Amino acid sequence: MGRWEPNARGRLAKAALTLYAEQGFEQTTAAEIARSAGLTERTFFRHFADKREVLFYGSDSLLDLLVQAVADAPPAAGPVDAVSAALQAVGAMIQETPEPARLRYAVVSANQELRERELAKFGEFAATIAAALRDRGVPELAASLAAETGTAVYRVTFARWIAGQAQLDLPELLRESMAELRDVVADRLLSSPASWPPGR
Amino acid sequence: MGRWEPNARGRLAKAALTLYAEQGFEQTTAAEIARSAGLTERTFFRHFADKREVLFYGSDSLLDLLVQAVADAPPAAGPVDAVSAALQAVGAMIQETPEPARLRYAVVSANQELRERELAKFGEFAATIAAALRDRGVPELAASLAAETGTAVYRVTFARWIAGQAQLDLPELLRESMAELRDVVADRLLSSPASWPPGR
DNA sequence: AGGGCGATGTCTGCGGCTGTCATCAAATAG
DNA sequence: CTATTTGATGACAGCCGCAGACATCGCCCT
Repeated sequence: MGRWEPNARGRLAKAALTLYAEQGFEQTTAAEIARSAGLTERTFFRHFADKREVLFYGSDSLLDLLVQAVADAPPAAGPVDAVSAALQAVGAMIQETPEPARLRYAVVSANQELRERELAKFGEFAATIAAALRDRGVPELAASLAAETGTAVYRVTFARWIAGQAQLDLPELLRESMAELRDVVADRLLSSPASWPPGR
Repeated sequence: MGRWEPNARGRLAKAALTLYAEQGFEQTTAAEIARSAGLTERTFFRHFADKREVLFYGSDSLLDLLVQAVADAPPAAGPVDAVSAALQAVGAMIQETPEPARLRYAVVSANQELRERELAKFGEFAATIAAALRDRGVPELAASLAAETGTAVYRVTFARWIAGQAQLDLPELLRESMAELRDVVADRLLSSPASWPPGR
C-alpha cells in the first residue's frame, strides 16, 4: 500500500456529489469535501480547477466517445445523422448507470452556477463534434449548425428522460426528438402570407 | 441635482466594460469598477449580483423584444418561423449599435466565466421563447426544440457576423443560417445503408 | 545507498461577495 | 412648515473560493 490512498480524484468526486446532494452545493465548502475524502482543501484544488468542476469528473471520456462515434459513421451519412448516432452512443452509455446520472442532474439543476458550467460543457461537446464533422469534410457552417443543434436536442431530450422516471429508452427518445425536430424545421413557411416573415 | 449622480447602474456597466476591455476581466476588481464610477464596492454588489452580471446589463429588454416578436407572428406561422422572426428582430436591434456589441463580444470571448454566463443567458432566452411558443399553442416538445435550436443558430450566426467585420446584414445572415439548417436537417438519411443508424 | 520525482500538507494572502448598521437627502404625511 | 418615512449609499467586519510558495516524504531509478 502506498503512502496515500489511491484514486484521490475519484474519492473527491464521490464525496463532493454526496455532500452536494445531502446539504446543497452552496452549503458545502471545499475543505469539507476534502476532509470527507481524507485530504486537505489545497489538494482538492490541485485536482479540480474549482468547486464546480468536480461534478463533471469523467465527462472527458464522453468527448472521446463522441469523436469516435462521429468518425465511425458511414461515409455516406449526412452530418445530422452522424451527430445523431454520436448522441445515441452517449445516451446508451449514460443509461447504463442511470442512478448517478439522475443524482447529478438533480444537484446541477438546483444551482445556477452548476447549470452554467453544464452549459459550458455542452458547448465544448458541440465544438468537439463540429471539429469531428469538419474532419469528415462537412463545411464549417453546416458542421457548427449540426453540432449545436444536436447538443440542444440532447439537452431537451435528457430532461424529458429524467422527468419520465427513466423508464424510457434514452437512445430511442433521442431518435424521436431528432425526427420531431426534422418535422418542425420542415414545417416552416407553410401557408404564411407573402409579406411575412419580413425581408426577402 | 440630487444627493448622488443619477443612473448608478448604467455608470457601473459602462465603467466595467471599459475596464474589462482595457485590462481584462480577471485583472479588474469590483472595487476598481466602483471607484471608477464614483461609488463603493458594496454599492456595486447592490446593483449587480456578481462581477459577471454587469456585462449583461440591458439584456432583459431583449427578452421583451423576443416575446413580443413571437407573439406578433401571424397565427399561421409555424414555430420555427416565429422564432426566426424573433431572432431577426433582435439581430436588427443589435445591429443598430454594432460597436458596443463587438466590444462586449471580445470581452466575453476572452474569458471562460463570461462565456459560461453568456450561455446561461441564451438558456434564459430559449426558455422564454419556448414559453411564448406554448402561448401560441405549440406543443411542449416542438416549442422547446424550436427555441433551443433557434438560439443555437443565433449564436453560430452572430459569431460569423462578428468575424465578417460586421459588413454584413445580421438579419439577412440569420435567414441564411436558418435556410442552411433546414437543408442540413432535411438531408439526413440520404443514401445510408439500412443497417445504420443503429436502432429501428 | 543515494538522489530525483510526484503527490500531499502547511501557511499565507487576495479578491469576490454578504450581513449589518449608520447616514442623509428627497419624498411624503400631518 | 415640520416630522416621519423611505431609499440609495457608505463604512466595517467577516467567510469562503482559490492560488503561490515551500516543506515533507514515500517511491522509483540508478
